Amino acid sequence: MKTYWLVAVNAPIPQTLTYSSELELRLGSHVVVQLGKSNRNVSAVVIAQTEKPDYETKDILSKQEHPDLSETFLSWLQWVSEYYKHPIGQVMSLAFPGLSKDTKRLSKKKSIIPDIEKLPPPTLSEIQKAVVDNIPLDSFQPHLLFGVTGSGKTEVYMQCFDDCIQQGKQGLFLLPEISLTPQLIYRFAKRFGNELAVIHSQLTDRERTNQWWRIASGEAKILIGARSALFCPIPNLGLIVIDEEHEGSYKQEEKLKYHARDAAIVLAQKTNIPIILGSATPSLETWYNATTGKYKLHKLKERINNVSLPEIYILDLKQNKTDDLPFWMTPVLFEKISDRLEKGEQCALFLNRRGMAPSVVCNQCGAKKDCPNCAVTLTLHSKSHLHCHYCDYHENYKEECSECTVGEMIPLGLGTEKVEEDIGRLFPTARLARADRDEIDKRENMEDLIDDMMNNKIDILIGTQMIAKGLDFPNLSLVAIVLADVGFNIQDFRANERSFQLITQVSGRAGRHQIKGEVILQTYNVEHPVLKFVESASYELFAEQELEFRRELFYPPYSKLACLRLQGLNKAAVINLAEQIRQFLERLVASNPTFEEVRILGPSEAPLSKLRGKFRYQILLKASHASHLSYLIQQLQNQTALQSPGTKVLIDIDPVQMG
DNA sequence: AGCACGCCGACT
DNA sequence: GTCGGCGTGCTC
Repeated sequence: MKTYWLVAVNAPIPQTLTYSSELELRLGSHVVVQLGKSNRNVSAVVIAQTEKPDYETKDILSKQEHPDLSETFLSWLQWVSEYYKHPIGQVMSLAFPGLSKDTKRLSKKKSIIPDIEKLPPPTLSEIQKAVVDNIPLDSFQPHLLFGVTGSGKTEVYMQCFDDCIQQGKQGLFLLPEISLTPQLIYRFAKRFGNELAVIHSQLTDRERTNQWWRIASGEAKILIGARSALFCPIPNLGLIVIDEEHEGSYKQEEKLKYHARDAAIVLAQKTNIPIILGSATPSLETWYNATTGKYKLHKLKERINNVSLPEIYILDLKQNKTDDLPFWMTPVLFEKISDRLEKGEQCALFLNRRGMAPSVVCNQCGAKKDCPNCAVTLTLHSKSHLHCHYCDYHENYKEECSECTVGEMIPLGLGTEKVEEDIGRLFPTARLARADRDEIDKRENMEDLIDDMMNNKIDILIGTQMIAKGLDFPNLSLVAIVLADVGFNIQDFRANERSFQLITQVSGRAGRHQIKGEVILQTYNVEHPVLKFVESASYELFAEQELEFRRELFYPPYSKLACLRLQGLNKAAVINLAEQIRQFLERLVASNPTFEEVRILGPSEAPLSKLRGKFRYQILLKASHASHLSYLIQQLQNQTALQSPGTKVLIDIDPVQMG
């Protein structure tokens, strides 16, 4: 008996296609079909049964070995596709591993999960216990666990997962890739043993496939992973935890531009289970929901073991100049570093910019060195070559100016390499290490560096983003934010929020144990609005003020955003298409009073107006409801006339990186 | 995304 | 003439 099915094929096709079959199929079955005129086999997911259509159909070739997706999960995948405007078959394909099931050959490589004895759970504090008791596992509810670093959030998560397993269910624990360290996995392995599965980007296809089966078969109970783990079908999901929920890396910036936190909340809702968001510096969207009662708010106010928060000193780089110190070092910082070296304690210098200097300028004619492919200046590295940080362009550095041939190209500004060089001169006996993408290219390098810090083989650590998060060194008592202004200058409505979060995170590295921690923050802009909140470590006051700005300017959480990004080699064609799209949207908005509140901003040059040779423009849409944006963009996508060869239109719903 | 189809320029 | 360049459009 032939049956007919709507099938989502793994190809960039917006609709489903109809295939026929004699096989026994169900909704959510993973199958293989032929697509197009040649013998091209692609995987696909069965979404619905249908009537025999009035055109010829092809037969489904075979059913794959994977268990059928549940109706709940299938419906969530469809939501993801519709909400983020991504082809349904490509979304569905993310739910399955790339390889076929292991042929029971035991791998010689060491296993992903450390093979260690389970330890009994630690005793929770009264406050922690109260939080666990206030997170019932029986129905949908988002919870915000708001607590400073070191306040014991992880113990709360683990207890909730434990309770979840006791009820015979499984759990999902998402973290930003960067926090998914071997130490963290080890901690979970001590609690959950081989009931743990792990999925992150460092795994090989084989390893990822094996972990997928352990969860999909129900053998493993807890899946811990980076954002992509959200697409792993968990048959008996009972709890989701999103740690560091404010992290921008939960948003995927290419292909399917989904936000793992937001999509996870929808999954929890459809599955009717609780979801816990954890952060010391919640995103303002989450904070707004927690303070208006949509999410339940749980506060963990104090650090455990009576460890106090570090003291923060804000220093003005304009006023604290000395001729014998580099421009970026105040005498106070010099004193504090000397003091730590004497005491045998460690320092970390944080600067969110790598290289020797972010640009070079001719001292005669003022010419700069720009990347030929991107709208950015080239960064000087090792005083020998100029690099573009956005494409792979590089050239040798010559002191002589290529424009006027008389001037000299002078390095301008500051990067981690320069900091390392200056520190080496000022403290010749100190043992230095630098942690940035030029120095640490592999995971092993980072692990070695962590070991060296732990074993006190490093006195001064200099680094970027890389050292801002998750690290915990008992002997680190001084953290310096060398130039807080990097980040203040970004023109983006979330710039303040990100600065506050980053400074708080970096500060949190200091004095996490017995030694009292101190933080030196240097800036040319001591009046900057976020600094007074940073100084008093008062997230709640910061959030209150920042939310007021957001309300006045109709930005999230008071509005929803979508960004249409246009790029192509022909600048005029890009501008032309952008203008046509704007006019189309304007007419559409004007045609219906429902869209009265919709704002169309631009087209304007993207913050990175040229990238890899492509000119970039963007249109920003603001609306009071996501559904309004969804409708407008759907109409735009249906307009086949609004296309231009060589110009791509990328749709970003709830954009995080406005570039 | 692939892959075929088709409509032009360069070449044996 | 015909080989092949890649712009255009479809996939049940």
